Amino acid sequence: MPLSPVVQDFVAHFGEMGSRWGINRSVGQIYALLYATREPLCADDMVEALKMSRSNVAMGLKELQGWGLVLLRHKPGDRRDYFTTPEDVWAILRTLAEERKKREIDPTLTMLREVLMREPENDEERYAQERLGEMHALIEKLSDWYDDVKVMETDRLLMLLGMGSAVTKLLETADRLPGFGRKGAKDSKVS
Amino acid sequence: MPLSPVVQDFVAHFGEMGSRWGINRSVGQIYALLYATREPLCADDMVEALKMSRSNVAMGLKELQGWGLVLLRHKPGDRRDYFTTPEDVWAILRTLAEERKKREIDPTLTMLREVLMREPENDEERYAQERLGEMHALIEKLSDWYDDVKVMETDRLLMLLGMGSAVTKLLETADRLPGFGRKGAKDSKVS
DNA sequence: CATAATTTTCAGAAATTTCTGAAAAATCAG
DNA sequence: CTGATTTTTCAGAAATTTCTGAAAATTATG
Repeated sequence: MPLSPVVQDFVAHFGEMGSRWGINRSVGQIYALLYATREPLCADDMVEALKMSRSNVAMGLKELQGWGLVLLRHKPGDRRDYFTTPEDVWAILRTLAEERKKREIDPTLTMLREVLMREPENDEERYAQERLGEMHALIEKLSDWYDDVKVMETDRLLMLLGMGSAVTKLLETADRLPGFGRKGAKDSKVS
Repeated sequence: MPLSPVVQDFVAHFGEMGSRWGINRSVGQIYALLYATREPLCADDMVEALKMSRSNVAMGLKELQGWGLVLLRHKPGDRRDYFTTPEDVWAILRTLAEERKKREIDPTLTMLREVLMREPENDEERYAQERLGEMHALIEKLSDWYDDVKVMETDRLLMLLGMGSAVTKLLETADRLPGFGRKGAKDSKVS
């Protein structure tokens, strides 16, 4: 049974974008299909719907499981594995963020820390370390912020996002309130 | 002249991470080298330092220019092009965010909008559209937030990041202040 | 335990991406 | 304009990634 046009196009798009997102076409397609389908699917369903080899589906599913992006389901009297995606899109976003941080950010933080420990041997190195130090500070700042945000409940996160620029004004005000603890902040210009 | 160990390792790391970040090794290495070097470099300097072909350097630079991540410089009496990276790491982050949004997010938003316009043909499509709608809402929310944040001056952005979880508490308070405009927010549970 | 159903693995085929050398194009100086 | 310098382009080589079919391993069933 062929896919409906909506799912078809969604799947195709995920396949095409896959490479930009650091996953491959098959993985993108599998995820999209599971995401847009109500019923859990077994590997053979995906083989049929996506016209790819059984082994490719298996590998794709393995990768998605590595990302924590699919859930395993079972039907009574059927020993095949069925798969879906988590329901809550915000939970999915968290998983994605966590995993990307782990893979794309943390190794660089570690590397920067290691290199910054060394004694500079000449002026060129001194400059390089200065520069890497700036990068390290930036990433760490974002990383700390992320650690704060990731433990927020979804409705609170939504609130935070919904505020947008209003936060700025609020911050300016808060900044002037005595005894409002803001860690490590020097006095900053207020336009 | 060989690279100092610090720069060497930094360059190597960027080369290796390149694929995870959606750029290739050469581009990663070129960027890292320019980032960590005080003096602007010309293509031949990079060929020598990175041991890659002249044409590969040219292509890499072209790509980095496409990302807006390198600056062109000139020395008096020398017609070669020299390159550096922008100084301000926060400015670099903005460029990166902007560009990634444009390449990795916007096309998907467009696609989702298009598909969501269609009249569902059956129940399967209805479910799919519901699901795509959730995804669309999420991405749009993040996108709107990003639009607010990207115009902040750096020190204000730093302030925002530095606040971290304190923002939550502030939000709870603000939420109770009458007449404090928070667009589109329903009453939300406060734990 | 034997057998059938299902999943996993993996060597190599296919496809894609990256990289190079050579040639063409552009830019500048005299 | 001419010739030297520098940058860009691009066809194909090299490397990497993705995908497949076949076989092995795992798991459940009677």
